[in-house]
Amino acid sequence: MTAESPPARTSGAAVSQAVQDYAKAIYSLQRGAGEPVSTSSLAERLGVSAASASAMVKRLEPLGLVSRRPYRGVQLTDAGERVALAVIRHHRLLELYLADALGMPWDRVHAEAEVLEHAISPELSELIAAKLGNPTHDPHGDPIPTVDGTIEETATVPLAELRAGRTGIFARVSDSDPEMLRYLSERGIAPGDRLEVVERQPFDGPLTVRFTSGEYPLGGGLARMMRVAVDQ
Amino acid sequence: MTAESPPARTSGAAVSQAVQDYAKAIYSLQRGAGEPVSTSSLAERLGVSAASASAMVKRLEPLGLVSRRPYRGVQLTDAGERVALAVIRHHRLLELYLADALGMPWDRVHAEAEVLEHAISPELSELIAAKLGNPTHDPHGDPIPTVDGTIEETATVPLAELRAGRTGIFARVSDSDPEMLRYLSERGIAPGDRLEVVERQPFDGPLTVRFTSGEYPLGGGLARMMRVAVDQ
DNA sequence: GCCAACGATTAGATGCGGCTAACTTACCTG
DNA sequence: CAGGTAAGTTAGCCGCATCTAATCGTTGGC
Repeated sequence: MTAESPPARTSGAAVSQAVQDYAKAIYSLQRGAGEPVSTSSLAERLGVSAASASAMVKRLEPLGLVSRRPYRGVQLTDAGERVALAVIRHHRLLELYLADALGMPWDRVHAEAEVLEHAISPELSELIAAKLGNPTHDPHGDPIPTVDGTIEETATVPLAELRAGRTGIFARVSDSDPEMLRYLSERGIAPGDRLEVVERQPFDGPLTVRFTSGEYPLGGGLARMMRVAVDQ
Repeated sequence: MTAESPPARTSGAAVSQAVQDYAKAIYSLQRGAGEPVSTSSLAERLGVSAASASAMVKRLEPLGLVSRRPYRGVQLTDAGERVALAVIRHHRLLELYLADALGMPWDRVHAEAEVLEHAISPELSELIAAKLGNPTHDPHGDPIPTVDGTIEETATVPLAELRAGRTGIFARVSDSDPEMLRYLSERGIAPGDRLEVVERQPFDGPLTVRFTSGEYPLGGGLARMMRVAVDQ
């Protein structure tokens, strides 16, 4: 029954929930390639106006979380990346915990984790990690950053880009579309499954893909969201 | 990775975290007696200035959560009480869950629950309740409101008010003082224990109390925070 | 090589929840 | 019952994170 929880602090600077969300969004937009992130893509990702994103990014700079070149885009600093990875670690541990320990449906854990990731203390986060046996991947196949902020990103390509005959491991899928998650889980398809592209129709047509659980035709939208660690 | 979580809504009105905190604070200050709550006590409880509390209470009124008589105090409406009880339910379920399922030390669960109570969805709250077997009391002995907003308050008196020779059940203890919680748990004293006041020194002096785990001298501060369901 | 179009930024406003300082009200004391 | 004191309220401010509207930079097409 104490007062409002004050914003967490990193190196003396306030790190509000909004700041964490921006760090996370910038991180995932620049993932892999260290490409600067545009204001408009950031705004779209967060569901805010471009003006808001521009203003917020300007506030992030003196906090030492981003480097910014006006009209050219924004990139996370090391400190910014640490903030993003901490939030992502919380998010993915929570997803795993909610699904495994509490039996929450796979397609709802994302929304719940989205809120809780900003609320749990580092201590609770590590209690959860320990309870889960310090996992390295969440239920969507996404790697979980370590406490000290390192993350093992395996090279993956969208399933949609694979030609017929290619094989690999279904590595991960976006966690943000409940519809898609339900569709996949109903068919017994999960990250870690081995797959082979059996056939590929031209003009962004459906792919026929063989999984352990069977052979399915997958539309272009779905195939772009599913990422594969290709053999060799 | 969606935008900020918007404030939850009840009957069309926004119920922000601050609003929830005020509802909870008013509820516990007027607990038992339906006495109106003064601005200053509310401000002190929440750690804000009296001006802030006054302004906030004025905002609560058009939301239909409180009835207010200027200069005379504030009381929760039925709707306000429902908000408070929902938050309290979340809080106490979380305390129990954090301690039982995750092994978080008893003296830290309060602070964690204080933050999480505003973040968990009703759905997660009920998953947790089910996992715990729909408990009726939290680890501090506080009753847990039901989903539909009823709460069983048993009549208790502060241990400090008992004369020598009185017996009863140690019913509950404030959950907000980690120091005290640690002290009690180190001595194996927990809500539910039977106790007898062996001796009472005058002038707010220490009480000697016999518990199942042994006999202890308890100072006035502690004895005022511990509440007892007295026999008969 | 100019300029239109589009993306980015600035300007100015809003709502929330907090603050201090100044002023009212209620009530108690003499 | 007058007046002082303590509690409560109002006034005016701030910072955060958002918005719309207007302006500015960059760049590609002609």
